[in-house]
Amino acid sequence: MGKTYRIKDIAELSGVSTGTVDRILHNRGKVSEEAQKKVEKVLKEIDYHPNLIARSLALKKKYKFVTLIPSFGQGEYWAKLSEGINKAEQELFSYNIEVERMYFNQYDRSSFDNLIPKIEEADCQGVIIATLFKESVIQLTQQLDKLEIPYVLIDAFIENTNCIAYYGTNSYDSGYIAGRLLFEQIHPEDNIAIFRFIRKGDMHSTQVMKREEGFRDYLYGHDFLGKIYPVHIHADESVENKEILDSFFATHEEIKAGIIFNSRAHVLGDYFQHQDIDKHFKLIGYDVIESNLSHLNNGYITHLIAQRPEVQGFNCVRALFRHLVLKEKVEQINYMPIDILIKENIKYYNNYI
Amino acid sequence: MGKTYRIKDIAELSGVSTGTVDRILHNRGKVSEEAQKKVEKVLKEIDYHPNLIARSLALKKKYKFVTLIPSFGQGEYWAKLSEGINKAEQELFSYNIEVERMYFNQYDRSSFDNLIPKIEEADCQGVIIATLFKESVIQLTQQLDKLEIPYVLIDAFIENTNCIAYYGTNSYDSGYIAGRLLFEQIHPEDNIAIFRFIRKGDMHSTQVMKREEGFRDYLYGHDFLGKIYPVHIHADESVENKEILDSFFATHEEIKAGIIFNSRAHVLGDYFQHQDIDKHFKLIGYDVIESNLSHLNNGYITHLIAQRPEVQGFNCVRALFRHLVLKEKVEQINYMPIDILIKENIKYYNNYI
DNA sequence: CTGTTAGCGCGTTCAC
DNA sequence: GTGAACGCGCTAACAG
Repeated sequence: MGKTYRIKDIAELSGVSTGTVDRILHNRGKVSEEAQKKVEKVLKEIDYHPNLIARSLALKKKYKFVTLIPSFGQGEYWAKLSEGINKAEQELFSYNIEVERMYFNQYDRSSFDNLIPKIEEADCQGVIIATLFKESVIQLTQQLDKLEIPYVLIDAFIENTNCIAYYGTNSYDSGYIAGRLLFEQIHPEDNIAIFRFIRKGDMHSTQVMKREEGFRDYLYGHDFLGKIYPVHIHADESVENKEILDSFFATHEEIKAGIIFNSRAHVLGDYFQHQDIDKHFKLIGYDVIESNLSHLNNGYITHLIAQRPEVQGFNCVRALFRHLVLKEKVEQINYMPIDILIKENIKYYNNYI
Repeated sequence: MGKTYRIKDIAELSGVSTGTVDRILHNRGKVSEEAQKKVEKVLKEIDYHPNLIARSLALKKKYKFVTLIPSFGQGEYWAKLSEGINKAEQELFSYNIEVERMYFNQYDRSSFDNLIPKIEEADCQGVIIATLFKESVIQLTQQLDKLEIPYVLIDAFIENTNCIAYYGTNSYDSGYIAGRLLFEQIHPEDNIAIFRFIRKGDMHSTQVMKREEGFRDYLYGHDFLGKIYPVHIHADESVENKEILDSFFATHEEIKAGIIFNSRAHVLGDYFQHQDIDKHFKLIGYDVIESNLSHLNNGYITHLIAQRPEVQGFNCVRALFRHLVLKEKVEQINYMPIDILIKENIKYYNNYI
């Protein structure tokens, strides 16, 4: 019944040696037709599953994966994702898998481009790429295709690549959901503010743009009668921001709902808290990062939309592992769940892997 | 640097044999104080991580885990959980881990009790127990304690057991969250129906009771001014249910919000769909099971609250694995995230493990 | 108390 | 084209 067959058993059953069985299993040729047939017959009968533990011990092969993600500060989005990578690395330690981390500046494309040649030098078996800079990523993937190094994409999906797997959320839909969550909290004729963070040299990330698109589509598809006011905020200069926000709210006292399509909702939360503005402002943000958390708890943020970054990081490494070591087929496109977090369920959002 | 030490290296470094090192690593005694000290010194210096692959290969130990969960039909809650167990079993196959499944009738305590003696016979190394029948579970766990067989609890936490791990949600809080989700959709003075499913011989599950408690606490803590009407429905007899619901809605036309604290919200969905009742009734239910899904999509259910059953099943098996094979310390109490599902995010809720 | 050694299942020489 | 033999790192039995 539950008998597991060893390669030795197969050899005995088919009257050849273990070496021959091995050659057939991995079709490295140099086998007589006769032996081939005998072994194949046995294989079909017994449903052979190799012992992966033994295999990996025997192979003694080192795997090196390289990750290309933005550098991060403590508690930030990419830090969460990195934790998932750490966890996977730890778990796969005994399989001789090592992860080399390369970081780029998420606001500076050239910092990404500079890393590209380093990947070739790294002599690795797999790469994990955060797809912030689409054109650069395409260039890199073409290079990897040539080198026959498998890669996994994370963040936004890019078509026409041969990535073995992609992990991320559907940005449009996550914006659409944000639309519903905000619209439920206001009256149809209320106005809404979209706070956009601008950095010098920053093209708007496609993810943020797609989210906004989904958000607007929800509203205009559901008898929203108000107006949407974009407010442009500098990502770095907090002093200037205060002025911008002060003047915006001075002229738009009626606005009591807003949204931010990246993880910086806490900037608004900080502002409201400082201004001692009452908590009737409805603010929706993205990503469960430390600085957003307290504002969700104290009420300055009503909803956070999240995408299990640790799970994503974990799965990226696992995808390479499964592809290379276990030789399993990995699902290519993996949209992560879009999680809705409120004050009441946030404390359980540990994203247990 | 990245050098990994073998047990043989430790032996050389400390001037003893591998046997001695092994005895110290697993403290099976019979080691001189001198050797002990020398080896311990080296161990501290090198931060030794055993190669688990090699260990498990050498041990060649068979592990048998027994699961005690309710029997289920396709697409039901326990089916999802079972999928997670399958997945874990598959993944741990090479570690010689085998899972034996025992099923009981979730509405018949004696069917659970009958299984208890079978567990001893099974000669297993670990047990996973769905805690539907508290008293019976306590009895079982005491027996397992005597036999020194580790066990994992799932569903509801039971205090005063020595379980190595528990996976489940905080029922009270998940009811509390349901309270918020429903209350946001109605006016403070609106009335609410709680549909309770009754089975012959069925004591209300503690989970369902706790959820209702949390639900009520939310409402009464947030200036809810309406009334709550419990409606008792038979779990099996659909004909009779129609009458009950007909008469209830005939006398309570004003009620346009309701909740069901187990996974049977689809029963109400079916009823509404049949009656061609307009979709302004706000209904909240639990668990992403197939029959609830369509009603979430067609609007008869507005929210589902879910708890990642596949992840739970997966983690239960992994907990035993980590405890027994990896000898890792496993977190004892693991509250799962409380997920909020709406029409717009349900399609991504695949609970990727 | 200690060191040596034979496996665990698989991959890979290296003679035949 | 084939098979015997060794080694991956670790465990445990056994001889000293």
